[in-house]
Amino acid sequence: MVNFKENEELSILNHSCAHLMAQAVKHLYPHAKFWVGPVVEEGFYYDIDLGDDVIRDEDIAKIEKEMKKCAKSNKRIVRHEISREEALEQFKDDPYKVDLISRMPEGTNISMYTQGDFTDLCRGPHVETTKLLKNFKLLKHSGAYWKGDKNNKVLQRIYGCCFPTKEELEAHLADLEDAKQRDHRKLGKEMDMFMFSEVVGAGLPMWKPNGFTVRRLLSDYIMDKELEQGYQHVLTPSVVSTELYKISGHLAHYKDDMFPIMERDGMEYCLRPMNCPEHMIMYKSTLHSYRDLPIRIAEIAHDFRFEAGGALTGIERSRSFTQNDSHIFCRPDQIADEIKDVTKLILDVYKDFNFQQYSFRLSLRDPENAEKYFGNDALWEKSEAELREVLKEMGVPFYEAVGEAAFYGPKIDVQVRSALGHDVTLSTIQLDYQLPERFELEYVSSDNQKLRPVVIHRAILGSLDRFVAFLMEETKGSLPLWLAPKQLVVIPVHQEKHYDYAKRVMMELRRMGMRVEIDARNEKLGYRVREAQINKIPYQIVVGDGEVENESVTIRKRGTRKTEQLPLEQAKERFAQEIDSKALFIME
RNA sequence: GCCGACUUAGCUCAACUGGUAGAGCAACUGACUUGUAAUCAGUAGGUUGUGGGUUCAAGUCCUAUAGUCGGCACCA
Repeated sequence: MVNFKENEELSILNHSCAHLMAQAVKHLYPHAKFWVGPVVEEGFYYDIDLGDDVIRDEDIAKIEKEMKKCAKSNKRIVRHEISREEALEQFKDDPYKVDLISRMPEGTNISMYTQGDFTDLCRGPHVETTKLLKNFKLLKHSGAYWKGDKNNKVLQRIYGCCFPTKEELEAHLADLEDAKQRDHRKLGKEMDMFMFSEVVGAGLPMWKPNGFTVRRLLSDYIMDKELEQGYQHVLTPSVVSTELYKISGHLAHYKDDMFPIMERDGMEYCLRPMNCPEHMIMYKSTLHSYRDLPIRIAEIAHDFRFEAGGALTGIERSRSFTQNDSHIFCRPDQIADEIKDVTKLILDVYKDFNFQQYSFRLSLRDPENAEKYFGNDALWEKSEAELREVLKEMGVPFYEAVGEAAFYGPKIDVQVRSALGHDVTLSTIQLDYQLPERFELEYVSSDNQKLRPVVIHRAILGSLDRFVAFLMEETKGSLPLWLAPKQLVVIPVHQEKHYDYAKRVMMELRRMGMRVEIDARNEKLGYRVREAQINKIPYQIVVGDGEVENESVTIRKRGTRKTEQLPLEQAKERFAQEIDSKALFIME
């Protein structure tokens, strides 16, 4: 997918196109006032105050038409400069411009760009003439809070993109269309993985047999990996007393994002939004020696968060989800090693799934908003430095993001991009000095002192829900053999004559743990093969006279037209090996 | 939650400016008895998301509500 922001030529072109759009909007809405029109990864947008007017779907076509007209007029785009004071005077009736100009240092000149009857404040640079802005498309529009603050006025935002040639534009639009085909919500329906129901409630996924199978396999997979690393798995309840979250401080922070509190016999309960506090309580239930640390408590934990309606996105963001969670209780001197091990585990898992596109983000607090965070400045600086140091030492490339920390500590997040371009967190490592303090956790040191451990929160697969969503999108629904909900279908050429043998093949494969079905429907062979292919079943086995005679099977891989006949025993070995190796089964 | 849009059969979609719903696939029944991406014929299936309203007449207009979609905000 094109990244407009990182390509200089496209960046200039798109920025100019944003101005062209603004010009067109000004023609159609003379009272329009403009905020900013930057180039972003997916193209450009402009935030516009239209007073009481709003942009509706049908207006987009009108604006596009006006843009074509403006482009055609072939006006030169001319730069000129005026002083800050002149600019303030000239734009004194435009609060948005005044806001922008006042934030420029005093004494600086302000650059302006003019094309025909339209002038806008801008740093530039721009293309020479509007004629070069022919191959554009307005993609979407929405409301957007001024300066991103929900207490501010909602401006009208219009997104678009522009290319030097028609061919490039069309190719890009085709790419966008392609991404829609990979949307996990579409694939989830086609693959019969999960469902939602208005009657059950928004954002509450129900996992169907296929989806549950994948989840089960993923849980087993990650728990096995964790066992190798010395984790211990536990199970704690999804309904707990709110007392826990009063102690942890989550209630004060996130009450509105939780399901409503329940009351019974004078006690308050809630559906847990996360399971950290329970793990704290579990740690606290025994006395720990410094020798016992680190203690790694892990849980495949079902949690509930009342996500805002507009945030719900299939199983990428839902109100009921299952975390691959763990809390590592360690001594301060063990932090670096533990974080390294978790990072290695993440990289190891990504390698198993062949994830290529991800980036590590060091999520820091926003010092401007210090009141949002627990703990003092020194502790924050220390823990941020600790995480940064580990990443540097390991040579893992990362970027830093201010304001992305949790309220109790900084994080290392691993970000991926979903099919529709959402930047989401898959894995996370969080360093926490706060919860141990609040829950008064202790361990006994070598000199018999009671000391406070540090907690590292971490999730590798993140939530199983989101992980499955991402996995489906990455594989376009063609899951590797070891994960495919239906691994194989046996198709008897004649549904009666070859049924017994087909059934025997199915039973033998099932006995070795494979998920196999038989398709002996009264349909032509071609029809049944087609259906298996469409359902992305990794292997089809066809058995007819020849196969019955010499105890063989004819196998065909998903996505190929090639067939291969081989002895049943040999086929079994091959499947076993492919499953065992967790081969990625990359196919063309 | 905010701005905009959408919601018609199990699925994917039709139905001009209002004139009481139609197709393909799937399902079911029957015929055919199949060698690697769709055999043929028939049958059944919808108070057009839900509740109000306007109208002689509403899938179509208004309104409320739910869900979904695109962004924004949020994301422990």
